[in-house]
Amino acid sequence: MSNASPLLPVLEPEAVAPCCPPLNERPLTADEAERAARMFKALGDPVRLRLFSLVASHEGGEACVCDISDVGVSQPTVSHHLKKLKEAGLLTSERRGTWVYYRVEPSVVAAMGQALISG
Amino acid sequence: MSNASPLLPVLEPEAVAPCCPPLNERPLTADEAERAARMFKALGDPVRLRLFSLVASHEGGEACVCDISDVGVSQPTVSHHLKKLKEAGLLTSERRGTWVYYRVEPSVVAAMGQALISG
DNA sequence: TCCTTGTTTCGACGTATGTCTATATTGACA
DNA sequence: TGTCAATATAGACATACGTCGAAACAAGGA
Repeated sequence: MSNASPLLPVLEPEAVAPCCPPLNERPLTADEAERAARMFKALGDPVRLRLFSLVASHEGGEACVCDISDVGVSQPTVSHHLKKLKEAGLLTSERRGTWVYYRVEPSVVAAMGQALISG
Repeated sequence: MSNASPLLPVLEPEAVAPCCPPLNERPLTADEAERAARMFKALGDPVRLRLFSLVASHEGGEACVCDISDVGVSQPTVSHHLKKLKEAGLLTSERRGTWVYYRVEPSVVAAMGQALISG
């Protein structure tokens, strides 16, 4: 991560197009595909998709890890998947005291949806 | 698959919701997640995403395998990925003479998009 | 300070996946 | 029928991935 000065905010390409252009607009470049595939891949696991849906549908738009249970895998595995979703830019996390809360990144998710809807 | 009589058409859940309910409506069940994740997973590979985008953006909404080149992998690998996209319900294929044409399944793709947009 | 609870990291293991080359299949056309 | 071009399948291989139990880390309370 570069030490960006707050005095010179730079709009990075990722910020403008968190996902990709509409998939039916033109063939994706290799780079675009690489970046977008990372996001789709994150939702491409049943457990992760359940976790994501669980957070997205939880009241307040966020869920504590402690709210999550009964997805059928061990707690370390839950943590591992949450990390993956975070790395993909779909979730953010924040520690508040003892608990860690996850919430969805609406703009990124919406961009993924747009890429498909237009397609 | 049950031998459904054409006289008694049954609307199967899959037909109604090719993908899944909006991800923020309620936590997905294990079955829903399993089915939906299969679709997202199909788009979770850079090469497959490029292939999909290539077909989706091609004129007439369809592309011959012969139109596909320069995705950086061998011809058998292209064929393998197209098969995966087909198995996921995102593409259909039809042989016309020597060539095989692939086209996107709009309803399925739109349903995936909706699941995200509402989310 | 020590304990307890919540969460993440580590290391290992089996399976799934993407890729290739070689081969088979399909259809058009001499 | 035989040959050629387009596509698919088979088999092999390396790597990625999901999972677990054990251990580490973080934060609050006795």
